[in-house]
Amino acid sequence: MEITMLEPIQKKSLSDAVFEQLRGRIVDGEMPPGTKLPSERVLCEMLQVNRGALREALRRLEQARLIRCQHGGSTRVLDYRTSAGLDLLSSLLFTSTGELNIAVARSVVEMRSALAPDMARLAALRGEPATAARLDALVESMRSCDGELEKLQDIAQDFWGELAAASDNVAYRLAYNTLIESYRKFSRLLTHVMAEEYVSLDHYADIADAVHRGDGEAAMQHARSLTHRGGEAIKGMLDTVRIEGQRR
Amino acid sequence: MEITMLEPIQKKSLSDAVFEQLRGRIVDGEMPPGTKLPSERVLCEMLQVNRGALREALRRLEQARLIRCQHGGSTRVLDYRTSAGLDLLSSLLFTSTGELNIAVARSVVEMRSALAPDMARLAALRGEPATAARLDALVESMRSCDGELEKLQDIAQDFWGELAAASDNVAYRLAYNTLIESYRKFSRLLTHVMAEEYVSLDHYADIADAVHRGDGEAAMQHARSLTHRGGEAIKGMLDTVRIEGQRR
DNA sequence: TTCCGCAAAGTGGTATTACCAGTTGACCAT
DNA sequence: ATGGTCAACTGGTAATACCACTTTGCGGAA
Repeated sequence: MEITMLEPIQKKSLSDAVFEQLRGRIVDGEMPPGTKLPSERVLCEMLQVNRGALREALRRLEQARLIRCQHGGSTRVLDYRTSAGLDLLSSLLFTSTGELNIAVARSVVEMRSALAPDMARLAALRGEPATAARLDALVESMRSCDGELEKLQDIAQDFWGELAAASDNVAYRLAYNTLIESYRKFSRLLTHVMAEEYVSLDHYADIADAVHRGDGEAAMQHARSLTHRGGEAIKGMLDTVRIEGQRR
Repeated sequence: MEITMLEPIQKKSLSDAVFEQLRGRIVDGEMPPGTKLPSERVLCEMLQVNRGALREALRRLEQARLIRCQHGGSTRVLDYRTSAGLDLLSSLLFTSTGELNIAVARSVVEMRSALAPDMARLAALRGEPATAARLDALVESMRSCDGELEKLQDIAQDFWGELAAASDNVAYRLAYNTLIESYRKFSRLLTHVMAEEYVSLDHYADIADAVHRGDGEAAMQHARSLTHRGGEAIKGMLDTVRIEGQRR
């Protein structure tokens, strides 16, 4: 029997639950921008939690720029589209009913396609020899996967992570963290669709080779063709899902 | 006398102060990844604040993935390079001594150059006529600035914001919010350097025109040449600043 | 009537205290 | 070596009081 798939159970605190519920109401548009939240005392009563837990959640909502609190005044809902940061992305992926938000998933894929080529370019220009060696090792382990698409997916993500780290660009590294957090949530749905991208192992090898040579333009071009191919396949798939969803 | 430059004073709460101090210690490497924080009771004593304020700050640090708290266990510092999201970017811009972090600023500029062309492309493909009209209006007001570089800067930012909104890509919109928040903090230092980009108003007009025509490739190309030009100028400037800084 | 100023009510911010719940590690029995 | 127990941590929840600030609206002065 296989027991390696066991996952640690996730226990959420009260402030987590409050945060998630309020965040959901806001991003779902149930509480449009400008809405005045009830006072903290009233919210405590409604949510049946103590004020400390509620305030911890409010501070987090404020940091995510979903609300704005004013001492003595009222707490208002902001327009997350114009104020929130990229970190909010992963919480937009699924609707309140638990369905994948296709438009958001497409956004993630598009942004990956926009960033990856430049990450590869900078990695080639600034990466150290050890970087190229690690990329080679990853390509090698991809080659030894043969057929196990999920394994390939995981290694491919590590490959891009290595490029992000080697790009010596902290914005790319942080954006990669945010994107991959979202990407992981729906990438399994696309395992077969991505086959086209993952199977073209030579392209990964080409990128690694370009990093070896310090050839930024070549690394960028190979990364572009790689993400372009996979990106189009994914978007086609997402459109299919969307159409099927509408038929219900 | 000029009084338009007055800015509202920012009043920070206790939890804000605690959050900023701990965040600074972490990103400065003063508390490296894996460091075990003192217990909440001890931290309260050290910081001279009540536990509620401290815990509000800890929740925010946890959300930013700078620390991880465990009920009953200890609170540990994470490696923000591999766990934090893009929202952390703006707090990395300045060192604890208040100096601009050149590498971070360069990262911001590079990411803008990577995203802007695709934002323009998608805006052309998906934008509505009203979008192109607003872009035209912005170009018009840029033309009427003649010479006032700071005004040009502000309008240029609005121009990119309009493209981000029109791209119909929520990841781009959120990333734009995050990037612009960082960018504003040091863009004034580059007002003159950016002159080259801002003065080439025709390029902005070209983008607007491409959006009118729905020509994604043209919009992307014009955006690329625009950000490339400004980006190189900025990076040259930043290198200069860095060298001067080393001479001190 | 109109306007100003001030007090009351309501809001978020801070503080204290107590207790609940989960983790750790030492010790002991098996 | 293994597993259980217990004491001493840790973070999580709770209730309460008060402070600081904003808003409201009443009442008096112009």
